[in-house]
Amino acid sequence: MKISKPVSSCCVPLLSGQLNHQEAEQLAAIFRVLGEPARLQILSLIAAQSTGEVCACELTEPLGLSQPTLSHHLKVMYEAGLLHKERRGTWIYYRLVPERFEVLHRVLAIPTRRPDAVHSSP
Amino acid sequence: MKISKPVSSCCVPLLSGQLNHQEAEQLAAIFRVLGEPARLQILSLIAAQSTGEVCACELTEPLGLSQPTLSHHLKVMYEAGLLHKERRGTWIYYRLVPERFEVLHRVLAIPTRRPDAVHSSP
DNA sequence: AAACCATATCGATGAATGTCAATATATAAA
DNA sequence: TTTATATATTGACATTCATCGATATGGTTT
Repeated sequence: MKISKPVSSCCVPLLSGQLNHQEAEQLAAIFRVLGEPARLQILSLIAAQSTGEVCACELTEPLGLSQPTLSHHLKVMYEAGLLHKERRGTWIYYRLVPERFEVLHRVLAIPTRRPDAVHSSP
Repeated sequence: MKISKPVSSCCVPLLSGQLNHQEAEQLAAIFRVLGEPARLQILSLIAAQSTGEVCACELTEPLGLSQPTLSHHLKVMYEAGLLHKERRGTWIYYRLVPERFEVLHRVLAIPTRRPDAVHSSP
């Protein structure tokens, strides 16, 4: 999974303006990361922890995937900036990067009403 | 692009609860649709119109894609429920389906603070 | 009817990528 | 150092899918 540079931190205008090639590619790259059931399950599993984090070793069993596959998905999300990673001894703990989801949340916000420029005709 | 059944209309808990297999697959299917630069550009192009809609014939030039490819992308988004389609004579006009983006917007909302269940230890 | 345009479908091709077995690396403990 | 466990990487394979040329379908006009 090819990960391009992070989307600019504020207000990429998916639903409120035009995207150029580069912006579209960056945004699409993040959505592609989310376009995998296993990864969404990992994310929701992390979010469901009261500690806000999860050890990689706790994932393979509930998801029914091999260890290499899990490792792969975690890497993809880490490189996409969606996950934070912290090693403690032999184990590695992952948590969400809220700012990253904030961006996506904003991107999908539908503008209440577009400032309709004097009803200009095409 | 395989499109599964639409995500339940309210509050799929990506970031606030656990997703089961089916929910994850449905959500991932939508994100997969958004994981394509050309499709994001189409969406933002529609959103940028003061009329809120765009004719399919207006897309091929600004995006630099062939007509069959454009038609393909529109179909994918239409079948994912992201676009509404209306024929007027020879032309077909597309507009966003706001409810659909509302769902995604909510899905990516980060819970302000999870009700921390009495700090139970694992 | 025919001619013309917009859109959709078909078929083929190449690229991206999810998956796992095997193996490597890293850390901790004995 | 050796052993054990957790995580990462490699290599191979199968599947998905974006893309386009060719062609079909649908609507409009003459």
